Amino acid sequence: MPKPVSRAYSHYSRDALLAFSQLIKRARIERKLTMQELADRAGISRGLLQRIEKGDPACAIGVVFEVAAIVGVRLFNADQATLATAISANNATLALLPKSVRPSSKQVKDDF
Amino acid sequence: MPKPVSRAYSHYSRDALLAFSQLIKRARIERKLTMQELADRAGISRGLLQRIEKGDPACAIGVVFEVAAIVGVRLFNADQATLATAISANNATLALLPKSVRPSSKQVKDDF
DNA sequence: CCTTTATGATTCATTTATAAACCATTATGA
DNA sequence: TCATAATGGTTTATAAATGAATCATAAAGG
Repeated sequence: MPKPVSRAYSHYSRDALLAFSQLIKRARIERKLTMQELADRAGISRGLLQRIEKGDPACAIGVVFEVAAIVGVRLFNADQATLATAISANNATLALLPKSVRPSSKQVKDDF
Repeated sequence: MPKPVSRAYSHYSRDALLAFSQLIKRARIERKLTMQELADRAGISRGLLQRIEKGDPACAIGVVFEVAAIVGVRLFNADQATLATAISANNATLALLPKSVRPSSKQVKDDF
């Protein structure tokens, strides 16, 4: 079946993505890196980097995270060790949580 | 021309993505949401949500951020107002920075 | 236990992202 | 001011992501 032509994004996720892209662009400029240079280091095309720095939601998340890492923009304000610790902790927590969820009565919990 | 068959990701960006995906899965389970239910709310397929919760780098960043927002996972630990402020501040900063960068002498500044 | 269903994994068709090559514009810095 | 180069925006071909359907497994919860 056909995929939806365009997606709907919440205000929050769009802002989050925009803020993230701005941080990347800012970090690149402050490090005096050309878009071409950064693209080369990330192994992507210059055109893709342009879309990333504009906050295009369709970019692959792995590439965006990679570019961010190259220019020093951190997620969760966490360094390598902190991330590793968080991953382990999350694995432990996930092991305790139920493996599958049975919806009791279609309860909604939207609070954002 | 041909795209690279597979991409190289740094350890940091992979860990960041993995940690992020774990937070999403955890939040979904704690809210007692079925993968199908969450996928429906996000307007995506269940298969794509599976990849997102496994930390697949090829997923579109907009969709991942959207899913995260739905289950309450925040980027940068920032709420809506904080994000908006950050965006404005970044715009102001970017306006002061040079519009284009001239690489003085191929200086490298990798420190991660 | 046993039934029900959520999850995991695979395959296929189709849409879409991406790379590359352009051109135009703009800004840098000499 | 001027020349050079970086950025922005196109277009096109190709590779890849996504949705849908299906099957198998496992786990929830009665």
